Amino acid sequence: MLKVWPLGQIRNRVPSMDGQREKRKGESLVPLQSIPIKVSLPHLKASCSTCSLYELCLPLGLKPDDVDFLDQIVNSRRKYRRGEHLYRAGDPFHALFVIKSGFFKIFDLDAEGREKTTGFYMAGELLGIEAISTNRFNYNAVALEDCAVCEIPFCDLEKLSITIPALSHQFHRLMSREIIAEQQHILMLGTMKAIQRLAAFLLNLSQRFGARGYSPTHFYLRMSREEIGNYLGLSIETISRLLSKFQEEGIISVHSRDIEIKNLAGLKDLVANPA
Amino acid sequence: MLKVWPLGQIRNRVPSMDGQREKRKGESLVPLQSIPIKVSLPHLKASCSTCSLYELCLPLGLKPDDVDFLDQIVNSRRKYRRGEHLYRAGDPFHALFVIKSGFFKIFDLDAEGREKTTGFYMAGELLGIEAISTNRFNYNAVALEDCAVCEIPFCDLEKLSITIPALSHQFHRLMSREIIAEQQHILMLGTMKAIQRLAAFLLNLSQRFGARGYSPTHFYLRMSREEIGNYLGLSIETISRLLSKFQEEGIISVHSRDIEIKNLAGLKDLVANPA
DNA sequence: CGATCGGTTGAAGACCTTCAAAAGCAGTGG
DNA sequence: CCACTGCTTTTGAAGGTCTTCAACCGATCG
Repeated sequence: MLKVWPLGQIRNRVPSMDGQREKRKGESLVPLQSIPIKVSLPHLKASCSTCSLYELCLPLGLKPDDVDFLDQIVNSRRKYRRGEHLYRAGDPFHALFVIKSGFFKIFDLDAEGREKTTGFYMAGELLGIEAISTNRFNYNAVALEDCAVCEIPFCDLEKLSITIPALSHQFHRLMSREIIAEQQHILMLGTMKAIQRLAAFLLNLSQRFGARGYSPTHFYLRMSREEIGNYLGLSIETISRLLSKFQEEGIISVHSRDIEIKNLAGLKDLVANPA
Repeated sequence: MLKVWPLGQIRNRVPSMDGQREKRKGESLVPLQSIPIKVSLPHLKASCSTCSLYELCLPLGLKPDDVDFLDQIVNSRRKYRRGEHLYRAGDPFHALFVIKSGFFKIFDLDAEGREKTTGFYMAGELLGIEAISTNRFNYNAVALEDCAVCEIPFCDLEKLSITIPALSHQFHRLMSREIIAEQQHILMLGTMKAIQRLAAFLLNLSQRFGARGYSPTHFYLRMSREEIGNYLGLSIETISRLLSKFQEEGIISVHSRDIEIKNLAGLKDLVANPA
């Protein structure tokens, strides 16, 4: 039921973010700054070949020379501050985006202007593919913390794919991965009770943080309770109550948006047996 | 909130199926035989160039010569009888499938063996793309009526895409279209009440039948109440009750799996204002 | 300081599910 | 032709899950 990351572990593990999240009295609970991932040095030059997200991203399977060609079409200098839009529904589509660091949410706005969060995306994940068929973005993407993003002009990507079959193949794999993730979201919304959904959601985050070299048991939620509820098809109160319940049962420890999973097996068991 | 078909209408409209669905006393309510669509003659030879699904499918945007190349890799002779599996979860992935005629459901089996329907697919729709990233099918596909299917070996498609950029582009559009459809399913499951979901489901079928030249207001449900409920995240009883309610209100007329939409605007209004 | 925002907690109630029973329809065999 | 069986669908009643409404807390900010 969880988002699958069938790719291997990241080659160059980065330090766990745990140290950054020690709770200090009076600490401002503003979301983390974009967490530097290995190559995010101040004088950063676009370079897929040295990017630690290599195995989660488009260059996987490419020969070094081909990665250089990819580098030439990627504009990786874009930064977005918390709250900034990466794109809005209706914007013309020119480029795909890969998150280099940070956290985005994707949401729809209904006729009454209510937000409906359909996804959360983190480093190495591809944004905007749903716009290919319509030539416009269909949803909104907003940074939940300061983010660095690689922009990949889509027509360049298609052209380059012609000369680099491995790039084409990896792009197809990434789109396919997105479809699997969405089908699992559908299964979650269609079959699971509130307890299972929230447990599955935490496990999904855990796995994705783990796959990026961060602690899978101790992380900071970039999204509000409202956004979680929205994403899981539940009310904000239900999310709050369940987090409290999980804490009472000793499965997690919650301090505002700081989450520590104390009993990973117990959390997995909740998905299977909501009791 | 509905599945979008941003492509144009089918060029060669085919006769409405209404005539076939006149309710006669004692009529067997076995699902319709695969409905012949223009070129489905007995001595059918694989030919994308003469297929009426042209604009819904991979050949869209290709030059005639390129369509011929596509024809050469497509095996379009495959037939599936009602209840037959097109593929099963875990099967190795070699080819994508496009439905030529008929109706498939996609479902997952949970640990206890319960089915969970995640999608219904009809003519012109692409099946199996979620398997690209894992090299195995992740779900099961079963024919809900007798079906004809085009099989497209995936490595051939990737190879051909290199020489035909328009084919590559159209393939990307189809994958993107699938992602949009799934995001709309997510929105439906995450935000809508039972009434809205069923109304949206009927409207979605209506639109898809309409886009294929069939009557958008009078069609035959290929799936059971259980499969509908499963797909919409609702119980079979709720589906039954709501269909009865819609009929009482004069919005639709239901006879077993035969559905006539009497008030399309009313149905749309139910999605917006579940009342 | 008061206002606001995000989060927590309690109580009431809506919505949908589950349980249960019966009806409708199809297929089989006497 | 009818009785019997099995399956799907319908309908009613009871019950559970989750939402909504409301109050409150703590932190932040002008």
